[in-house]
Amino acid sequence: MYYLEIDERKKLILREVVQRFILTGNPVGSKVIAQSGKLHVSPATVRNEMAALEKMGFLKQPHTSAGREPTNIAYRYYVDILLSQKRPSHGDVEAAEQLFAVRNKEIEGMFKEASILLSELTRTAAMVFAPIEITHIVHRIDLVPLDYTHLVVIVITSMGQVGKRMIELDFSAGRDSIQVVSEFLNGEISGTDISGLDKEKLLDQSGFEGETKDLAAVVLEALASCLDVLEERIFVGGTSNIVREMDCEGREWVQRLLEAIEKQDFILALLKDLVQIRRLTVRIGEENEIRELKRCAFVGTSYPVAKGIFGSLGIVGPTSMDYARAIGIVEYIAENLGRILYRVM
Amino acid sequence: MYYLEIDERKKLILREVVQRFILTGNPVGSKVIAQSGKLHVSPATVRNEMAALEKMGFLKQPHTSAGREPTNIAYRYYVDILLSQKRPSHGDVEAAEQLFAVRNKEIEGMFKEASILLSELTRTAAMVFAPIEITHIVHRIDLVPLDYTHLVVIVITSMGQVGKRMIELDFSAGRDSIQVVSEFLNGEISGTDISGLDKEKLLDQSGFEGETKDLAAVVLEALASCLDVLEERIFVGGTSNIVREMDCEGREWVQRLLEAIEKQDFILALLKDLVQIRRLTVRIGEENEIRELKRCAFVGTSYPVAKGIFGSLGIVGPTSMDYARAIGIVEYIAENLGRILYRVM
DNA sequence: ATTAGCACTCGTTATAATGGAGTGCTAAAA
DNA sequence: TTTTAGCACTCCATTATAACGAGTGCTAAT
Repeated sequence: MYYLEIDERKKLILREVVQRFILTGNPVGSKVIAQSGKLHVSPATVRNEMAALEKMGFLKQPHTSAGREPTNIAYRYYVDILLSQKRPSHGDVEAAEQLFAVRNKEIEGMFKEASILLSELTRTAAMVFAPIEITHIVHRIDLVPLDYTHLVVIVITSMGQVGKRMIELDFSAGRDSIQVVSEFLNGEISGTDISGLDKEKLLDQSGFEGETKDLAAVVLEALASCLDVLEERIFVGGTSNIVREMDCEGREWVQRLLEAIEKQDFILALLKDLVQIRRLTVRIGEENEIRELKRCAFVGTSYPVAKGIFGSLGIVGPTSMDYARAIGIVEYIAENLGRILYRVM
Repeated sequence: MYYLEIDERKKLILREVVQRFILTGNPVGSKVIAQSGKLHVSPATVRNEMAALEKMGFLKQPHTSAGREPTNIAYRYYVDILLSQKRPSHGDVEAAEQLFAVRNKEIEGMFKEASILLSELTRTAAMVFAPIEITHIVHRIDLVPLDYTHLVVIVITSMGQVGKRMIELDFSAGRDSIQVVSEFLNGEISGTDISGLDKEKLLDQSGFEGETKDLAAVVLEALASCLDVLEERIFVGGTSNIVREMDCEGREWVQRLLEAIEKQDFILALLKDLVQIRRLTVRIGEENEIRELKRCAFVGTSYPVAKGIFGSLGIVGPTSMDYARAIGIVEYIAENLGRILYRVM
């Protein structure tokens, strides 16, 4: 790191430039810095320092006779070194309380609300990754007949999660055979792990014949795919903020970003990655692996939902976002979401 | 209606203007119309006709010496009268087949996929309203204990729908009392309508005492709110298309529109309204009640999911969208979604 | 009723001029 | 050696002006 070369005065100037640019979005000149009161030197001195900082790669000029704006390296340095860790403001905390005030809420609703809250407080796009335990111990299986050829298979895990699948039979199944199959499956599968299911063996054990056996086979098939439905989910909120905050970038590019968020696959990878890292992570510009995020900054962290199980959440905003505030809010929400969900999800 | 005054040649010209404007987005002049081959008159004649159409309110000029573009009235007329009902193209149909090819899919996934398909084919924002039958006959109730103070209440309706709620007890509940409550509730409530539940009476009937009674009370409370969770849902797809297609409008305005779609309450009202109307509906510009849609066009229709139960779906795009194509696709998707879901949801 | 012809309008593009914010550099002051 | 006042310079942004051309409305001829 070249960070050693930066003396105190340079730090002061750098912080000031970053903060002002975050605030106004305009390049900042030597004059305003000199008159800001933090520093008691003339604009000329500031200019010299700024030129040095530019040479070091921390500042850049949009054109020769404009003020300076921070490079991504500067943001990195700002986040790593200069940031005076801000806890979320009183107002933010108060706003966040609404999430935790409403109890007895549907679990899914918690994630959704967290994503909305996160996006509203930071005015960015927010995403919450809701993990699922990998082993699914079955609590119960339900078969709901709709008519003679359709029924819904429902699996409830011991964690209270629900997988559901509609199946269409190419034969007709009576209520009684459905009942029989249902009872048999509950007897055999309840309390066991659904992923290690030996369908063939189970079918043999059942002693079912004819239509009932066919039915059981179809249902077992559906059970397996219920697992997939029990996949992790992402809750996204505040994507419209991207249009507002990213007005510096081209329309084309904003559209691509929104599209990527909508598709969710990249975002899912990003958030899953975050679960591994398991600490506050700030990725600025090119540091992002996802192409569509290379002009943005990402702030995220993970939160626990059970022993060894973590979810993650984060926001996507402009590289010139208010990192102090964003970090504070992200950590705060993660902390509280974890606290509420832990051993409850 | 003033429609009577429009002779055949005016119709031809109007249609041509609308179609060309939809295609290119640029005002269209008299010359291109005259040379289009549909009409065998000189530009001057076309100009006279266009001046007349402008006076009637069908055309407008962005400025004195530009070509003409259609007013919303023209779009209305185009949709009502001039549209040569286009069935979806072979390519569109083929693309749509993917939705119906994958069977035995989770029901929710059908809606989601329909919204994605709709948005991709039309390159607009698409929304699918998934209705729920109003009466909820309970098929089964499940209580899943997580630890001593938390449990998940799950209600399965006779239609295979699942409502779920996590509750936190301020006392400790043993597995056995949970078992007892569960069995009692299933005995009493299964097969009945959950909305007309008399909690007090039921509690009295139960003969439960102490902790078990408290538990039953809390669970009954949660059951009621499970109904709310079983609310209608909206599936939205392709919102990023709005950024692409609406580039004529201001950023500010695009942002508001996206926000409105994200919030979903207005959209929900719109789609519910559509269920009442129960036929293809095109709303152009000011015809939309929702403020954020007044610069857009909406194309939607309803689809059946059961006898007397309808869902609805639609798209939001620029007023200069390809209505023929949009209508074709919307109807096609609605038709097929209805066919698949009917008596199965 | 149609159309050729023509003057006219007005947005678009190109070019030049002006102002000003901000810089880099130099030389003097501390 | 560090700081700073002074000044020339750069370059964006704004404004002014002109040329262009697509498209119109109107008139008069067909």
